[in-house]
Amino acid sequence: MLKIATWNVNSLRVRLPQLLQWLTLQQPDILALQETKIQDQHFPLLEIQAAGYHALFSGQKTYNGVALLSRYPGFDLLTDLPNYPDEQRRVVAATYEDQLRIVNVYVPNGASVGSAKYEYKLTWLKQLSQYLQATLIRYPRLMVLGDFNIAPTDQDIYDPANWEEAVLVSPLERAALQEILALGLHDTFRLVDSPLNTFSWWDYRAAAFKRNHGARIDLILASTALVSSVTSCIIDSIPRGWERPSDHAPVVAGVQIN
DNA sequence: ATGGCAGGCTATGCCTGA
Repeated sequence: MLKIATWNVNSLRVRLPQLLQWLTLQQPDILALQETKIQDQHFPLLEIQAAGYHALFSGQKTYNGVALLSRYPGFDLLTDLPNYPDEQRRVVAATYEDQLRIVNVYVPNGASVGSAKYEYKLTWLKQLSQYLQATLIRYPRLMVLGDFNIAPTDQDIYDPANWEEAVLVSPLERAALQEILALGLHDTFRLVDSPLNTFSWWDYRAAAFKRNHGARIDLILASTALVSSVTSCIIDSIPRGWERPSDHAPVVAGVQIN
């Protein structure tokens, strides 16, 4: 059984103690991190290695930044979407044992519908879709996970009426996600028994976590070849209640690979 | 209707996040 996880840590520098604590508790085999906000030369590699993990990362100062932690080394590192030059560090992919390809994404937030950042989000998703289409041919065993900044359906946000047409739920970004799913990728949370009102992000403001005013925007997608191997997908909301938490909770999928 | 909290920067308010 492999435990494949994703967590937007909102600053790896600040969240390193919580990350090390969570690694001890959950012992994931592969963990995708987003919003590390740290340049590669400052990545806390020694602390991660001391915890028993390999690391691949693509960071930048202040914003964005992604990393893959793993029990076993990863190969064939990719840190850019092909034919899409972008200074923003939002993707890191690698191959692990049994030809399992892992793509970690930090999808742009989109600011507000119609803004330049929203257009960037849609363009980025289109580029991601093209890349994943090609990747699925080469790697039938594919998992795509990370902060998608999209709540797939109205079930995935606490108050759909209040969010109508806004970023995270707007029709165009949901359509872009559906296009990715239509390639043959499946939201693992919906492959298993999925309780209502389960979210992965809660605003820091207005006691949103306490009131469970959240959204499920952190996803773990599995390719069709892996669907029958997915045994669980849970959102571990406990670290969201720790001291000085990230605003996102980790998501963990169990995959039975023979 | 608005703003609220948190992180990072070279800042001591402003930008970004979602």
